[in-house]
Amino acid sequence: MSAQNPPAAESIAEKRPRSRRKEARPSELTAAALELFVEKGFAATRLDDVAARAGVSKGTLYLYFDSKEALFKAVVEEGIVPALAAAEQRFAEYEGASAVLLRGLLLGWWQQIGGTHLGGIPKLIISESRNFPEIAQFYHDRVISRGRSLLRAALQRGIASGEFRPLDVDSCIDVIIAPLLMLVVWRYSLCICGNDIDPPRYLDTHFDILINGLLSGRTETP
Amino acid sequence: MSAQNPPAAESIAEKRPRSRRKEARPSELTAAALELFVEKGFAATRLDDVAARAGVSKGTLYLYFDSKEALFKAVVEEGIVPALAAAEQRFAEYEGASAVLLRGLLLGWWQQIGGTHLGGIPKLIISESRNFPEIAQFYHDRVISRGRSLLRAALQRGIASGEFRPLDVDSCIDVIIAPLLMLVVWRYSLCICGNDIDPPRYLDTHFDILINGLLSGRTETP
Amino acid sequence: MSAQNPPAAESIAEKRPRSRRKEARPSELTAAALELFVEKGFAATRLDDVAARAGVSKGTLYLYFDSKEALFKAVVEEGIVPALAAAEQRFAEYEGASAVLLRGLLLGWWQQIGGTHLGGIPKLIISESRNFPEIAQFYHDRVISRGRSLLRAALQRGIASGEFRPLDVDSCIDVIIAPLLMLVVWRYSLCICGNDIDPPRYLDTHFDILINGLLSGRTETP
Amino acid sequence: MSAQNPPAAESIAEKRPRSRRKEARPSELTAAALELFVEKGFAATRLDDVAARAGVSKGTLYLYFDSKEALFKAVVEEGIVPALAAAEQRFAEYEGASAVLLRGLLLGWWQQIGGTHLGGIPKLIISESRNFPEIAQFYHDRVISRGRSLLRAALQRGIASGEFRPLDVDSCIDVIIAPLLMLVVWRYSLCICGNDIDPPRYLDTHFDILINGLLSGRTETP
DNA sequence: AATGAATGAGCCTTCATTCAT
DNA sequence: GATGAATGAAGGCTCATTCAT
Repeated sequence: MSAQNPPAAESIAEKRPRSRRKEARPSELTAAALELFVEKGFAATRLDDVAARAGVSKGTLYLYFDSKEALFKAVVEEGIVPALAAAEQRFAEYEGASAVLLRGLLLGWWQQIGGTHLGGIPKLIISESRNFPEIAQFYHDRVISRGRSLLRAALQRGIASGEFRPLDVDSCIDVIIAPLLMLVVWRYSLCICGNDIDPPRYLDTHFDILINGLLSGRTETP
Repeated sequence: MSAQNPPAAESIAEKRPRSRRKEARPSELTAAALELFVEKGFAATRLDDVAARAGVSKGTLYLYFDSKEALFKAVVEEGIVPALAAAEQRFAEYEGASAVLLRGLLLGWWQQIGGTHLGGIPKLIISESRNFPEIAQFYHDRVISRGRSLLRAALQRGIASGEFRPLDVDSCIDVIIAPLLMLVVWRYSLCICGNDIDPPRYLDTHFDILINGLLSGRTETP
Repeated sequence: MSAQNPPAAESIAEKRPRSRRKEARPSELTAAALELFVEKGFAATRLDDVAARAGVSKGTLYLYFDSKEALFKAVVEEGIVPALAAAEQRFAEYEGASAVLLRGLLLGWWQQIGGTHLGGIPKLIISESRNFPEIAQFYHDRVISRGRSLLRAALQRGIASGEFRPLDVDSCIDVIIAPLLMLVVWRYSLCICGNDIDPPRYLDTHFDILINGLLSGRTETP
Repeated sequence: MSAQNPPAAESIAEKRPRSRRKEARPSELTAAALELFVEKGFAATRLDDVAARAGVSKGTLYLYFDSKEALFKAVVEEGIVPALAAAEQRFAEYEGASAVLLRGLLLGWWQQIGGTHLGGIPKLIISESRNFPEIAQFYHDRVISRGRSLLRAALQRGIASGEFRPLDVDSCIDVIIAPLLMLVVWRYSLCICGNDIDPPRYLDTHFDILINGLLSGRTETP
């Protein structure tokens, strides 16, 4: 209080636990929730555990989120959507070969989402969508359809320029995405049994086959 | 039981079905459980419903399976292994171009497993493996590694003959499998939100890109 | 089992606790529920307490009733409806003066319902209907409208025969019922503060004023 | 506060409302609480809502009332007693026929209390008295017994003058009050299920039967 | 072997109450 | 005096599991 007893820095920090917390709370909670959702899935995650991991009481969760489902949506919104928006940004500004663009988009996804702990979310959605259709719908509308649009644009760009063969674009999208999704699915499910995938190598192979398979007739693969 | 005590007619009548039942019970139960697990996932499947669908009482389930988890294991064990064995059989007997062989294997998987109700099992494994590591391990050992061996053999065959480019075989396997797995994953999860995939077209595109990407450079895709 | 060891009657009774219970359970549960609903109201009655009073676990309640509300409906159905049906029966068979009929109906209600522990139900409905509209609706449809029909018939009978003055029948019904309802309301609410009502005397006064007020003008009340 | 320390202009401006608020607060809070208690009952009324309707924070409620129950008591105390005092006043000043007096008292009650939003209070007391015996007692002592005294005086006046038949006065009181109470009870409970009562007509019928039933034998009703 | 009544731990959600600011 | 973030004790309901019949 006085100059004689200057509180330590941390003490100051602790002096305003409430007001300081107030702003940080929601993201503290979603962070805890993300960990547990990824770890156990939606249904198996207990709000008690989320609260405990965030260091608050169970009731506090309900000050910030109306329900378990709302909490989950917030996790997605906060974790995935910004990364997607950034990708859209990069796409819009890109100029150059479509093959490089495509590779960049996919690699970017891996670096921003798939390869981080956020990768657990797509896996989670896949696992739980059957029992929580509303969540699936939410994710579809907010993430999947936007992501597909991005890829569609990239493919059409390449086909229009004659760089890619004129394939069925919509099927292509799914085929392109699949190995990426499988990678996170793998990392959050069967990886447990020791059969590791080496992501860089796996991605290289995917891009190799993919680009090779997309490019208009030509000599050798690069 | 003996000639001395001939059971009443009705008793005889009931005796056959009952003893037949007795042996058939476990698979009647796992069949019912498969349907429900595929439909709702592990956690959301109620044993009441399994019992009801199998036409027995809930208690009866516990005469055959120690727990819900044990039932789940039995479902996996019983459902998928026989289908895989059949695929191996078909492979062993094949002679011809590797590209055609590969295409045949993948298409066969779709026709025998992925496209049937058995397709729910891989999805199930993926969804629940986190909470049931033992099952994941089991599935890996019994199904995945065997399936990969099959593909590895096919790829090596093509590379050895010069038909395919000399790619990293193990990564290739995963990349090849991924779109197929995603197909069943999709069919049992996000399909709910209306974004349909047209399997034949999707598979065509996959094969197109894949074979094109695998083949040693020249001319057009077959 | 044998003549040598004749089990005591109670012992026999206890020998089949489950099968015996099976049939008796629902009414054991509604009996316990009635007591508590009357004692504490609908919202304040905890299912734990109902179960405890019935000597079963909380889960058992849900074997017989889908929800708290369903339990309550069962209480009404079992407690009130039969008494009402009996009253309708008596009415149909009655021949004689309408004043006597009316008095009989009202007195019968008191003896069968209002004056018994079932009297708590109308009080309950009144207290809770605001917050549980579905319950109110149920009670209205099943009990109130039937009761009013009965009274309407009795009044019209008296008016038709010239015994009663030609009053507005529907308003009459409410006015006639009101003192009876107030009696139970009183008995289950303010009576607590010691201000007793003497039901027989109260009812006599009510009937006195009522019949006097209904009869076509002449001499003295019967 | 003093001329020595003239507060800044804005401070003055805020000072009035604040000090005025300070005194008005309790009744602002009870007013908000009355509305909600009447609307939803005691248990279903959330203090958040009371605070919100009063335009204060939830914590503020606890500055003025120790608990939800204390708030409830204050609501009753403040709402009903003044209205009763007014009724006593009107009675004391009346001179004329007892039948007219009685009719006037009852009609006055309807116009001053029953038909206004204060009518919710008797309903509230009835509904909650079981769970709040203390309030029931309070209401009985402060309201009911005073109201009964008023009616007792009016009836005795009529009997003494030979206008009314010599009935049991105490029972009469209850019988007379009952339809009025039921009217408010109805308006705040079962009215929900669509069975409307037309108060004027209902009251007319009540008075008709009542006065007819009370008057000493003779020809027709007045 | 088969039944199904019974259990009780557990989960999501609500809300009166407290207290640091 | 006023705030509102935080709490924690319930309560309704579910469901895997048990066990007497």
